[in-house]
Amino acid sequence: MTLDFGGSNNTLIVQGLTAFDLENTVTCGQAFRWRRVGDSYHCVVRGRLLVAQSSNGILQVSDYSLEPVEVSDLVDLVVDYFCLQADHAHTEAVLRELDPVVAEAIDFAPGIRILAQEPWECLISYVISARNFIPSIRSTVARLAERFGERVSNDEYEQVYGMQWYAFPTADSLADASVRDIEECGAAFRARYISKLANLVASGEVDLTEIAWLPYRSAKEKLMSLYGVGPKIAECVLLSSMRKYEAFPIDVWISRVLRFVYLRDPKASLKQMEAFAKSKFGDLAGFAEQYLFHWARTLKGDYLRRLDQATK
DNA sequence: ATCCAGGCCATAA
DNA sequence: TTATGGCCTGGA
Repeated sequence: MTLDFGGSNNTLIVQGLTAFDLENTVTCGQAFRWRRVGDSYHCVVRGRLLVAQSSNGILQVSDYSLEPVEVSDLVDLVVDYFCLQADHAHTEAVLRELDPVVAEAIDFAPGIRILAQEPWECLISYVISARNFIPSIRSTVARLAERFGERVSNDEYEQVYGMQWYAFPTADSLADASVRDIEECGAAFRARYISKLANLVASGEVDLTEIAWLPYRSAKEKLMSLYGVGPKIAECVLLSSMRKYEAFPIDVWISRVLRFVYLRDPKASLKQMEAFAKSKFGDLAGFAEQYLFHWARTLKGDYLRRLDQATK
């Protein structure tokens, strides 16, 4: 696959993309900060404010950060974050071949890339996701950023769009915050988890970059040893920020898909579901999960929820 | 209104 | 090792 890079100043244009859908990728639920503005999507990615739009295999990204960007850095950031160098068309083809249900999910919303998010932001965002729902998660992340993050939007952006953006707060800044402060951003009972994690990371006792280097199994154990991080959140962090594509987060939606569509056993255990996913999808489990999750929640939501109700 | 959600932790068997 | 109850709060 060959990509063409063009653009100037603060703007990058990538051409020749296949199996890439910006909208599906940023709205499928893997990231919590992307915001639609007109026909573009805005987000702070690794401390830089990006405005992205895409159609017909072309992706255009502009940087509106306070600190001006070098075009070569923008290229690196965009390629790495969106995983543009991956042969995702091949991944989709293999998955379609592997299983008809996943094939249906891919047809429903193709071109979902697994974003390479920052481990720290990813960890805290998913801790917030526990026993919560997406609009609230988004709101809490935004409030934490506004209160504890550094401002990143430049004057041009603020004049054009009439709003400001703040970076996701560092571990240091959240370690300085009180549990009460974090609660007030809407984190509620998860605030003590966040506070503890912030202190561990800020002190260097826990190094997420180091964990990311570990192989899947030991990285998962390490993450699960953290207070407030169970199997589901660990898998999410491994998949969304540590490039462990064999990870398969089992949340309520995936659980419904596995129990009612695949296993046809309403009370299949977590272990059974994990074993099934591993044997069925192997190294591509994370990609399958992403497609199935989005499909289950948006297209099959009512149906699956009803089935779940009926078996309780 | 009031009900409950992208889990996790603490107990109990 | 597996099964329950409780948790805060803002959106639906």
